[in-house]
Amino acid sequence: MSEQQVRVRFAPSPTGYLHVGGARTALYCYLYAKRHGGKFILRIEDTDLERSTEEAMRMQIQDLNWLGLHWDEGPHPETLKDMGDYGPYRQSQRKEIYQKYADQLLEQGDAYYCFLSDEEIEAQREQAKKEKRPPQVKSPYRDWTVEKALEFKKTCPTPPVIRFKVKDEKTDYVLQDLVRGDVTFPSDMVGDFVVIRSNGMPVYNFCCVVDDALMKMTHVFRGEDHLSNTLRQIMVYDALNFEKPKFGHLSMILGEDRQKLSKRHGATSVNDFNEKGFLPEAMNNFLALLGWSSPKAQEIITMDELCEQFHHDRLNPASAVFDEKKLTWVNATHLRQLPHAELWNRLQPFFAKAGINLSDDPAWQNKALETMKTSMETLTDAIELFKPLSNEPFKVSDKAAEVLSWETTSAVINKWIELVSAKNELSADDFQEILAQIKTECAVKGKQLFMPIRVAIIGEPQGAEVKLLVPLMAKQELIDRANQCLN
RNA sequence: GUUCCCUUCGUCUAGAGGCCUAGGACAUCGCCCUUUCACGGCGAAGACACGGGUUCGACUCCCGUAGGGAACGCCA
Repeated sequence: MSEQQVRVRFAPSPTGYLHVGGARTALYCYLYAKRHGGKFILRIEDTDLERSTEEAMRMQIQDLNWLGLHWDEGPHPETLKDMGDYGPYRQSQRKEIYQKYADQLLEQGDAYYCFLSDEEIEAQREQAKKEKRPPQVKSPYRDWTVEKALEFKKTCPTPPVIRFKVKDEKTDYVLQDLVRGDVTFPSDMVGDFVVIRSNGMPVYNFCCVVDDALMKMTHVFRGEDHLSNTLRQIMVYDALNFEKPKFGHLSMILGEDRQKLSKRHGATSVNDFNEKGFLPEAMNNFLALLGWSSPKAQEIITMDELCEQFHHDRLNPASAVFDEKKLTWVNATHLRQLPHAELWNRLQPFFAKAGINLSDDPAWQNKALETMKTSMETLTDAIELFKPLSNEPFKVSDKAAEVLSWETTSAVINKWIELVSAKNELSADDFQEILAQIKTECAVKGKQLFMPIRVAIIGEPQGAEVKLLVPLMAKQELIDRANQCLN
């Protein structure tokens, strides 16, 4: 109807790292905004004072940045200062705003002060459970006037909460979900729920509505676990006479055992994958395909293509299992497509961490990557691959012992040393020539020929193609290594 | 317990009543390339949860059943 600008937000609560489920939600929000020329907003839902930390917020911001999901409004990624016209963007800084709307609710008779203690509520729950009723709170303070409650508050030792008063008459609420179609909730599905805690902080279902309305969100994409919360939120929207955004509830991401993905499934945070040598473009690619499919049936897809093609009508309502094998393949494919100079840059932190020093000649780097990248799936794979080329002391691996014990091995290696010494420089062709010579002069072939040579070069019986590796190495280094194998 | 959601190869998915002998991708297996391993190429195997309708015709629509999941907090 209206030509209003699309505004989509990602609203994590800073209670830990950004996990892959959150990352996917953020990605979809981002893509939706980009696709429609809208704004992507980051809002921090830190109303849970106990669990929210500044550190976790920084971690999540960092992860979002790593993924390249840049927001138009929200805390500045460096300074954390608010950017945008609808701040503050941290809920902990919006207390007065929530209080104002809670007061409005109170005034309208849509909410009331409730003095029920934890024990009383617990008792009610027990009772409800016994009677097999939904465990909903029935507050005796429900019909008190605000004045009466305020008067009582003075004498009451524990501060009250503010509860939303769910209408008595039962009606059906229909949510037109972007992912699931029409979803009908009976209003008696929920009891009177808390909107403001006794410590004055608002509760998710309340501040989420106030913020989404005030921040002019047009679309809300979030996890399926929020689906049933939406009923409460709709009630708040209606009571406050706010315009509702369109909702889309995304499926869950599961582990291989089809349980909700959690820490016991291994790596689940975006940062874990960063550290394991996955590329952000691969992460986005894989995550996008978990619950969404490209209309062009692309499996390998760039961020730009994603922005172009993303549409909510291809979002899958069924939950999806996170398959790290496929992620690895996606990663390997992206990695091999990277320009070598860029790949080299991405590798630097991993080399540094592993203490590997390599030539800074770009031509050498390019040649080396050409050779190595077909055996790399993740950035960390480069560590083992490049070790033989670093200026670390040469070591013969245990796996190579068998090769060295072969009868013909020492003759082969001696011949190798002899022939290499006769050359100035070794090209791939020279290497092939030498190999052929050894083959005839030592009368060996196949494994007996190839593996000793490989061990003499990299100290391992298996690895990258040696004919490409050799040109990357200095002649004297080759000789030294071969000699070491003979001792 | 109540309410809501979900259900196509092992996994991610395509599929909007006849284009389906159910397509693709990952993984698996085989062959080719390769004097190793990868990369690459080719190929094989592998699924509509079940039962009823509706229809000339159902993977597609409806209703049940089963299984899975979520929510029912002063967590988000």
